[in-house]
Amino acid sequence: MNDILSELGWRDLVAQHTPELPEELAKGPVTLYCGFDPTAPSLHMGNLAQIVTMSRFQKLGHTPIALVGGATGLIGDPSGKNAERTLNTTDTVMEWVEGIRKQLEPFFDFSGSNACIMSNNYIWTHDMDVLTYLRDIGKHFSVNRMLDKESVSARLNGAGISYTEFSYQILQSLDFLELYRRHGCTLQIGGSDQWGNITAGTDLVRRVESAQVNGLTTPLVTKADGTKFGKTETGTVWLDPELTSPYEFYQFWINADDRDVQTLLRTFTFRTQEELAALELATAEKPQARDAQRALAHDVTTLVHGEHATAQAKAAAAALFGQGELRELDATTLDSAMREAPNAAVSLNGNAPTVSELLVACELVASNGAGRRAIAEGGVSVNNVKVTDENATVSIDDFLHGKWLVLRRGKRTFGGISLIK
RNA sequence: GGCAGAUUGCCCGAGCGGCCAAUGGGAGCGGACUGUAAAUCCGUCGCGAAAGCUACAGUGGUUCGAACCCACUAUCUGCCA
Repeated sequence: MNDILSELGWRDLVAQHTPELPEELAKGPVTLYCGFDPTAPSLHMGNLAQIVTMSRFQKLGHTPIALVGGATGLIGDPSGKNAERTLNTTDTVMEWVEGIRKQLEPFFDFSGSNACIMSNNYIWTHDMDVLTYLRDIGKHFSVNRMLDKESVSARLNGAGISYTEFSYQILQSLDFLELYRRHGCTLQIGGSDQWGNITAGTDLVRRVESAQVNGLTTPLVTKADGTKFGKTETGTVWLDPELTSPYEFYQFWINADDRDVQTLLRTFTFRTQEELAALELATAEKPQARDAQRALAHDVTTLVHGEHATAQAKAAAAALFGQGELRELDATTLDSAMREAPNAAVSLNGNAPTVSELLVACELVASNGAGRRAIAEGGVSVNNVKVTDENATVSIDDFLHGKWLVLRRGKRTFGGISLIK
């Protein structure tokens, strides 16, 4: 049962792999890598799937290399893009590299015989001269084969592709070669959109080093309703708590569709097959309890943000979604819950603001008129008490712990108003 | 390059001189129902408490009065070269 392929197999996490991979893994632990390009200030859900996959390898004794793409991030991967990317400045990319490196660290074990290795492909590319690149690396690539890659051919039939992005697969292949030489890395993993880039790398290592190295891709996570995984109405769900708060992050998982929850559990958690079967049964028997979603949200939020932040997110959710218990909530929990929500600060200098004005202040509605309308529709509550009067105002006594006013619009949209003394 | 037509609110799309803040559909939002779901039904959907204000590509004009008529500009689409 400590066989990584059977582990990934039952979790449905293998899209494709090189035919020689099972044989290689049968010989014992390997060193593998996955690249993370700094295309944004933070990692996101797509990256998390790969991080978790790498972590599964490490837990079973393999050595992971987390490669930050300082160089490839400057070039831009054409995979899955139907138009040329806008190049980010070097300064921006370097800043993101650092942030992403820090973000990756907590997921891996840096001790023991199979300690995780952090690397950056900027190291072996930034001072490579053009002639070396063309003679030593470029010579091994057939343009005919490069054109056949899905990521390139899709663009040739569409918006076109620059020489810069066309060269991306060469850089990624070079990474595999360098990691093979430096660390004996013999496996690259990635999302299924990376298959072309990965096989380009295994080809290069075979030509240059006469060595068989392997690739494995995981399926793209898709959702039953057809919308893109990892996005909410407000945008991408990031791993950085500054960009996506732990509360929002927790809510993202809690709101998973019943139809998707098993896939997500298999992909993003370390729960066993037996545990997942039990949760599947629970979903079927009493879907309203949403035990599977709770387990998912708990596990993934803990993995990414830690125990403490998870407890806070849960407490906040329980308080906000619970009925009428807000006054019993302690100040610390309330405080953190409210910081998660859109909030605004007001001062009560004698004038009592109306509820609709406060709704506008924390951007729960677009205009005062919309706020009054929302109240008239019976969709607004203050501290979990429904507001019935369009002209209702609040007073100092309404602020919980003398500090926060909890506004709710509809069933699950919250906002906070803090009091400036 | 020449001729013809189009441009309406988040999207599609009616309106073609006063009764137009502008029919209808979709999306969104709220309510009922529910599981912080799906489906369904109901309501709502420019700003303003209101008077009123701002809007129908832009600018200017005709008119007591324009989304609607005219001119020019911009963009898009057909047809001819």
